[in-house]
Amino acid sequence: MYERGDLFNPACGTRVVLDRIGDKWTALAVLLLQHGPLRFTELRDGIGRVAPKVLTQTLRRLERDGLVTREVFAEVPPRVVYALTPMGRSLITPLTTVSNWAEEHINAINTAQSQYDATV
Amino acid sequence: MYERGDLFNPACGTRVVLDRIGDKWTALAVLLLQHGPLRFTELRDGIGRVAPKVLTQTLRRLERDGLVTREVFAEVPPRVVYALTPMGRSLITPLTTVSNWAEEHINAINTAQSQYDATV
DNA sequence: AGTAGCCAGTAACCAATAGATACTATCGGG
DNA sequence: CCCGATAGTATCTATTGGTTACTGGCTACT
Repeated sequence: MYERGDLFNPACGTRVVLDRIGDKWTALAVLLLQHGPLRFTELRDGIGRVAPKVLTQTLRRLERDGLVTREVFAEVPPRVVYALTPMGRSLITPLTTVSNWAEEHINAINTAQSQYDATV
Repeated sequence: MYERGDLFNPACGTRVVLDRIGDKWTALAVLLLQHGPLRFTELRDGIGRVAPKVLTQTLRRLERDGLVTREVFAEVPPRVVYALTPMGRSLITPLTTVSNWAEEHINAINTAQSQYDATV
C-alpha cells in the first residue's frame, strides 16, 4: 500500500496542510501579509468580499497554527495588528510559486473553460 | 489603490486560481495523478474519504480547466481513466513546493496548535 | 435460468462551511 | 450626550461537501 508515496495516507503532512491552507481565504491572507503587518480592516478591505466572521475564523486558525501573530493594542478605537511569524514568512515562497503559475496559466485556463463549455 | 500588488484586485489570476485549486480535493487529485493516469476508483480509494459525487465534481472541474483528461473505454464494467494534461503536469512543481513545505513544517504546526490550545 | 458482482457514476437528502446583515463595547471629540 | 471609529460577535441564509442508496450492462457463478 502507499507505493506511490504517502499521499495515499490521509494523515500525511501534505494532506493536513493542504486541507488547512486550502480553504477560501487562508493562502490569500498570508500573501497579503507578506509585505508587512496589517490591521483587521486592512485585510478585510484588501480581500474585498469577506465577511468579518469568516476573516476572524481564518486569522484565528492562522494564529493557532503559528503562522500569524495577533497583537492587540489597548486603545480606543481598538487596534489589532496581524503579522507573519518566521514560519508564516517561510510559506511565502511556496505560495509565490503557485501564484506565479496562476498568473502564467490563467489565460489558458479561461480558454479551456470556454472550449469545454462550448462542447457541452 | 492596489499599491501592494494586484492581490488586492479580486480579479487577479492568483486569486482565481487559489479559489479553484483551494477546494478540498483538487490539489490532492492533481498530486495523486502525477505518477500516471488513474481510474475513478483508484482516485477514490487513494483519497480515502471522498464521496463519489464530490470526486466527480472535482474531476469535472479539472477537466473543464484543461488540467485533466477523461478517457472513457466502452467496456463492461466501464473504465474511465483520468490523466494530467501538459498544463496539469506543469502544476505539479508549484504544488510540490507547497507539499515539501508541508512535510517540513507539519510538526511545528502541530506543536503551535497544542501550545495555542493550552493557553486558551 | 437466475442472480450476484463489477465500475462509474446519479439521486436524494443531510451536515458543515461561507456569506450577509445587523449589532456590541469603548472612549474621545463636538 | 450623542457620534464615529475599530474589531469584532450574533443571527440567519446560501453554498458546498458528505452519506447512503441506486442504476445499467455484461460476465461469472450456481
